[in-house]
Parts: sequence; C-alpha cells; structure tokens
Amino acid sequence: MGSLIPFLDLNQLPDPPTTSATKSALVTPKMEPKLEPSDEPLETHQPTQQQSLPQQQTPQEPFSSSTTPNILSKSQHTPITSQPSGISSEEGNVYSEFCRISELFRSAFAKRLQRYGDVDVLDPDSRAIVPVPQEDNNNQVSTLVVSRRRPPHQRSAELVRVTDLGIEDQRYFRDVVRRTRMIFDSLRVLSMTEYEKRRLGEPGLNRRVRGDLRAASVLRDRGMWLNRDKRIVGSIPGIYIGDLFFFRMELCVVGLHGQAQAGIDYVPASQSSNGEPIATSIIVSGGYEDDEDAGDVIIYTGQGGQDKFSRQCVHQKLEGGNLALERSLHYGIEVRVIRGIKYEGGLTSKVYVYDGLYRILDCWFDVGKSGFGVYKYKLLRIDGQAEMGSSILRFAESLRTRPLVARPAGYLSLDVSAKKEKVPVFLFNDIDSDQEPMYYEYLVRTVFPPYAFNRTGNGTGCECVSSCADDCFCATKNGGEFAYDHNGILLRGKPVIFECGPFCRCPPTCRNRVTQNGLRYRFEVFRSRETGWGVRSLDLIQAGAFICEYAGVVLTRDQAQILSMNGDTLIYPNRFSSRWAEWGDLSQIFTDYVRPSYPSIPPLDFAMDVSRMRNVACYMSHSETPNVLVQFVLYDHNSLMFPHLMLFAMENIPPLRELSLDYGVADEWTGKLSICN
DNA sequence: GGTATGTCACGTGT
DNA sequence: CACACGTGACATAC
Repeated sequence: MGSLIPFLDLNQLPDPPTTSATKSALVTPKMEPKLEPSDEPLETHQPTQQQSLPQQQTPQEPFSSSTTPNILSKSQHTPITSQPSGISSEEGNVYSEFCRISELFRSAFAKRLQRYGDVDVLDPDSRAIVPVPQEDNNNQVSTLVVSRRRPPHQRSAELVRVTDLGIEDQRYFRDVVRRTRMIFDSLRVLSMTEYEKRRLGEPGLNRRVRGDLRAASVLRDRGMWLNRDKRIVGSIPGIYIGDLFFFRMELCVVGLHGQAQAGIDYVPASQSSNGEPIATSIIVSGGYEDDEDAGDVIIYTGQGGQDKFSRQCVHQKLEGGNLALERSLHYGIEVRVIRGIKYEGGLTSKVYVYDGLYRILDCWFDVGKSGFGVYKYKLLRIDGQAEMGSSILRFAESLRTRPLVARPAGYLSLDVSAKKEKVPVFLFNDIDSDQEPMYYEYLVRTVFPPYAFNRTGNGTGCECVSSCADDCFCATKNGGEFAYDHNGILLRGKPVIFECGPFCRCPPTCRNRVTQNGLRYRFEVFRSRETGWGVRSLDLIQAGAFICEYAGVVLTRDQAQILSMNGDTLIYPNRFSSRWAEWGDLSQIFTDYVRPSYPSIPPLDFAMDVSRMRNVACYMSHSETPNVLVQFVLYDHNSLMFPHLMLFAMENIPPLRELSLDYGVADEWTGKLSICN
C-alpha cells in the first residue's frame, strides 16, 4: 500500500470520537505540523512498506427501467435524483464512488501514520468527502441538467503527497481515472450531438456549444471530479507521465490542474496554515512570450499583466500564482508540469501532456520583451522520472517522417505486412537477436470458414445511396443508432456491431464501415525486456478510435483441439474480457440510463489459429489495465457465431506507448492463457 | 467571525 | 484583433 504523506495540515481536527472497526480511520499527527524551509526537505519521510489495501469493489449498478437520457439542457432546471449525504453508499452511484475513493485515501492515511504511534484517530466522517449537495430531492426526474446556481464548492486546503502506491492501488486509481475520462468524453460528444439535433429543429440556433465545458459541469454537479478532497503535491494517482489530454477542463476533472484557465494552480493564502500560498501545478502553454522551454529546464513567466489580446501591458505583481510559485521555491516543493503543445492529427489542434515533476530553482523579476516587468521562474525537472511525454511526441514525429535517421539501428523490417496494409508496420528490435515476427505470413483479415457465409441469407443490407442515416436499415440492426460518431469514434460498446457490408448500397466511405478500411496508424512491433514482443503506435490514438482487427484463421472446436495438441498457438475469442460493456456506459450519470436491447450473440465457440499467419494485433501484450478493448463486429456475413474481433482504444494512447489487451483468464479448453508470442 | 454574494483574473475552443 | 464561457480566489456585505 502506498502512503499519503501529509506535510501541511491546515485544519485543527476535532477530537476523536469512537471509530467502528469496519471503518478506516483518518489519523493525523499530534504535533503542530510546520512548513520547513527548503534546506530541510519535506521528503524525509520514508515510504511505507508495501501493504495491500482491501479493495472495495464497485457496487454493480442495476440498470433501472425507464426512458433514455434526456437532453443536456441548461435552461431547464430539473433536479436530478440525488443521494442525500449520509446515506449508505450502496444507494447512489456517485456517492458510493466518492465514499470508495475517500475511504481508500483515509485507509492510506491510517496505514501511513500508524507507524508513528503518536497520532490521534479521528472519526472518518469528520473528513468524509461529500458530493456536491443537490438542491432538491425530487426523485421523479432524472433529466441531465447543469444546475444554474452552484453550491459553493470549497477545494480542500489539506496538502498531501502520494508516494509508493502498490501495484493494486496503481491499477485501481488508473481505472478510476480512465472511467472518469471516458464519461467526460461520452458527455462531451453527447452534448454536441444533442446540439446538432436541436439545431435541425431550430435553424436559427447558432450558438456554439462547448461540449468540454458542459461535460465538466455535469461531472462537477455530480461530484465526480477527482482529487478534490485533498490538495495533492506531486504526482496524481492514476495519471502517468506522458498521458494526453485534449481539453483543459479534463485536467480539472482528474485533478491534475484545478484552474480552468489560469496556468498556475495553488493553495490560496487564505486557506493555508501559515497564510502563504503554495503552488502545485503549472501549464506551459506558450501563451507568454518570455517563456523559454528547453525541456528539462524551463524559464516560466508568471501570470498577469496582459491585456485581452495577450500582450504584456503592465508590470506583473508578486501575488496569486506568482507568489505561490515563489513560496514553493522557498519551501522546496515540487510542481507538476503540463505542457500544452500544438499537435496535428489529434481531436483538437493542441494537446496537453503531463510531463512530470519539476523543482523550482530560482525566481526573479525581469524586464520582459514587452518592456514590462515579469516574474520569471527557473524550473528543473526532477531526475529519475519516466521520459517526458512531450519529447516522446517529438521523437515519434521524427520516426514517422525519417525513421532510419532518427533511429539508425534496430529495424528488422520497414513493413512486416509487405504492403498488405495501407500503412507500413515496422519491426524493431534493439535489445536482442530475436527476429521471430519475420517468419510469419502477414494476414490482414480473419479467415472464416466458408459455411459462415452460407448459413444465413446473405442479401440483407441497406439501400442508402449516398450516406446512411439514423433510420437506415443497418442502424436499425444496431438498435436504432450507429455505433460510431462521424469521426469513426466508438460511442458505445455493444455485444456485436453490425456494419454496412457488401450487401449494402452505400459507398465505402459510409460512416458505418469504420473497421473495414484497414490500418490508419503506423504501428511498430517491437522487442521489450518486460513484455517480449509488443506493439506501439507512432501516431497518437484517440480514445474510442479503431485500431485494427485481431486476425487469424478461424477453427471449430474440434479442429482447435487437434491443433492445440500440436502446440500450435490459438486464440480463444470468448476469453477476452468484455471491456466493451463499460465503454460509453453512462449509468453513473443518468439514473434512468438503460442498456438498450441490443442484439446479443451466443457464446463464441471458435478458436483462431495464429501459428502460421497473423497480423500486428497478435503481438499485443496482456494487461489487466489494458488500453485496448475487443469489440465484435459483423459486416461481410451474417453468422453471429463468427464475428470479427475488432480492437478499439480505451483511452488516448500516446505515441510509442505499448498497446495492451485483456486476454482474460486461463482458457477453459486448454487451461492455457491465450496469448501468442 | 463566519457565511453569502459579487467581482475579477485567468485563457480556451470554436 | 470575435466571442462566450467556468472556475477559483478574493473582496465586500451582512
């Protein structure tokens, strides 16, 4: 178990009431905590030994039966059904989620501090995280709205540092972050879709919607922003260096940077125990002409003094974020650095990259290029961290354009697909002499047995000539909606997706043919010391984007049993974990969110042979926190027994980060884990 | 002295 | 040199 190290306790905590044995306790040192100057660094605490924290499982939320979610209307003020604070956590999704997280944090606290012995044990409820109170408790409605009048929402002033999380906790927090971001993205897209629909009815409607802002507001009203109960200095649990964000508000939602616009986030002086503000994170966005970004070393300009056209027009003052940075320098407190960089090929023209922790070395008042005074801060990246996301982005860029110049040694092949894919698939190994992937024939698509095509009537397709719409026959097969948005992003996972196919009249550019158009990203099969052969992309992959098919030769159960005795490598599609089920699931937001009656498929009873012919997917590694999911898709035949295995991104995957799949547990047929390598 | 309310600074995404 | 927007910190009012 990791430790949460409080090093600045800003509130006097009440006396300990009795604590029940079932509750974890929040403990705090008896002595008055003090800020120590930088020559006595705060990190003198030793990390705790690894302890496993009992993990509470997410309560399974039953799907209530009611209507589909309503519009994301802001004008309508209809309160959602809410969970009054203090009610048992089994009842409400949001509330239980909060309790779970806060409980984890409290347990971590207790574990950490018990080592000191000299502590007070406090009633956990005294510091319980409570979701933002809903204004009303009218249970009959569940329209998604953003409340017009926000209850005052105090951010915590309690500074903590989270270190040495155990593997279980890392996995847990990663999952919380991933789910929250997925909900953010679903809401963002939903908000824009609703707007487009409304605009069809009201042509005069011309006000642009900001889906990102709306999504953040909805999550905030539901109390689903992460890490609001503590001010975390240092890294945020569940967020890795190199993680990518397309929207500024997303940084707020996950707690990486709590300011919607300002580049410096800090604990305000008014809340700080000694009346001094402390900086926790900054965003280097290129908005200040006096910034100098050399990667490991940054000369960062303070905030303020600009007019509305971002020109310096007055001197900056040592207040707010500027003062906070100066105080952080004084106390030797590290700050998180997020870079906003231009990047084409993403969802927006800019991405935010978490680049890790920096220490502030120096601070001075200088005359900027404009002639006005600005505060400058010299920051140095702390050693021993993973490589910076922003430099990986740059490196990937050079690999895309001139691979052999950027990396002269290590390429075994510049296209293992031998031009069978639209884009080359690189093969790279710079650590040993293994050349295994060279010896397989590259297979672009899964080979199905002929009778998969004969079994059912084939001629069922749509008659759309130009483009398919929501009332098209193929949309009906998918429960009256397409599975993808107009950019080919998977909106919601389903047991099976019916794409338009050879029996449809629509063109190949139809939006319902996402998985039929081959590779879009440049992949690299690479050799790794940890995972053997693995796969990574040279391009940024947006969450929900189609990656590739998992291709092989389909075998019946009997055939598979014979071949597996030969030691051939087989894949069992029914063993992949059903990650599609959580993709696009908004039941945490809409209390009346129902799982539509999608057509389901019978349990899959086939295996795939990848022992002679395989594609790039076969080299993907297994992970219990995968970044790729399997979605079954049908298009070229109608046999539900034999769907294609299509892979989609579960999160924004930065270039050169390894792709991973949850292959599931040991297979029931053979007892072997279905991974080839 | 605490809470409620108002004002402002802070860039962003389109 | 367009425009609307959300948040948090802080000032002010009570």
